[in-house]
Amino acid sequence: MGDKASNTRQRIMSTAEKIILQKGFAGTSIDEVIQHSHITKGGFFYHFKGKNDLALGLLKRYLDADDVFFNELFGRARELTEDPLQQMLVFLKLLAEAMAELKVHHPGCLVAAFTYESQQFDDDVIQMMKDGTLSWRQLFSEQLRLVEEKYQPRFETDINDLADMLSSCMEGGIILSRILKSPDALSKQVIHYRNYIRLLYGNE
Amino acid sequence: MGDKASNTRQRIMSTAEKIILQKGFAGTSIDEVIQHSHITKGGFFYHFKGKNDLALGLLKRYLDADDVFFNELFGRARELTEDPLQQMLVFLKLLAEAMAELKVHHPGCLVAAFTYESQQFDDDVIQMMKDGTLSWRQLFSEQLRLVEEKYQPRFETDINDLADMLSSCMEGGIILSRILKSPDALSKQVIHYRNYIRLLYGNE
DNA sequence: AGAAAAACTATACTCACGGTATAGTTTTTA
DNA sequence: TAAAAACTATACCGTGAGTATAGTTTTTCT
Repeated sequence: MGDKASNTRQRIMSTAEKIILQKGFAGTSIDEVIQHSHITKGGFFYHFKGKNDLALGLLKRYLDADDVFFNELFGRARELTEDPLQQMLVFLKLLAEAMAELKVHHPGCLVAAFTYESQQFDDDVIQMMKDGTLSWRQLFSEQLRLVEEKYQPRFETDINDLADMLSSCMEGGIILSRILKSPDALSKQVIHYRNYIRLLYGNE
Repeated sequence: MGDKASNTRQRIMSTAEKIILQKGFAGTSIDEVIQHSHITKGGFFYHFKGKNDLALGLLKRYLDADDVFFNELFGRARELTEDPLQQMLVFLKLLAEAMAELKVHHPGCLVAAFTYESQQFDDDVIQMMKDGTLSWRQLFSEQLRLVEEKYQPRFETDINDLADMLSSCMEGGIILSRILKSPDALSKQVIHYRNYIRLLYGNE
């Protein structure tokens, strides 16, 4: 695929993602997407087999970008400190800061958006949502496992559930920030999660 | 409105809610709702002005039921203990138990479902979503304020954000439990929130 | 430079859905 | 038992989603 095609494809996806996060997947018409992408219907179907294929492409792109983003933050955290607990806390602080920098509220999470329309999608989309969620769990729990090698938790804790809690807080925080139109709701949730980690493993 | 009409209205709403939580609002057609409600299109429009009116009715019913549910749990918690912190912890334990009793995953939260389709709705629906979310905050933060009168938090804490965190954990927990098809994910998130409260205010 | 492949445009068609309207029928209530 | 409430049955319209196909421009490769 050449540069031009790739650019067009990206443009279509960016447009579609914005609209979908506001109107839902079923509520977003292909007509609307192509109008705002300055392309014709034929052009759209050159790039995507149909709406489900678009969903698949969007989801893949979203999860890949998310993966890069989280790994970057973890990378910076590991540069800054050697202690696994401090790494986790630095990571969470950086995450909270990044979320606070969004001047408007977070645009939304595609996985969450699709969850409440799951019956619209083929199995491959559903599977990718599941895989993406599990990869978040994997990423966070890896670090938490390192923490547990060195620190004793104040309560007996399932690492996977604790890793999932960060996803929960973010998904919930995004929803709250959108409903309440308060851009800082999300970063405050991350900070609370961070405080929980501090209390659970720290010796303060 | 007589009993029969009320029953029919409730039947339509229950059917609609189930479908909407699976397919999204835009993805749910009135035709499908009336088929599964054993009613005709005329009958539907006798009860609801249109689709937005249905959304409004669903949301109101959902929020009212939620309010009753939470207040019941708080009531029981206050019967069982006098200490505000213990009341909060008992409440959260009862909440976690109730969520664990769902043999399948939680059917879903209408507010969250509508959030990712918010541009589909009239202002009255959006306003009701906001009011509902704020009433949850109100309910939880009231109890947390009582806790703070007696106990010192380990970190400086904004009560409203901490109250919102329970909503976040539940919204996020519902999403996770649906994606991962693991019914117990939600109750585990509530338990983690409870542990956070224990660590934050308890003297253990 | 020119052919082949890629990246599109233009157009048209079908079907489902939301919403409306109207006339008639059954059930409940006063 | 009459009026009001709660429906059924049917038909219609405009919009738009999704699909298909044939033709045209642009890029790429040799």
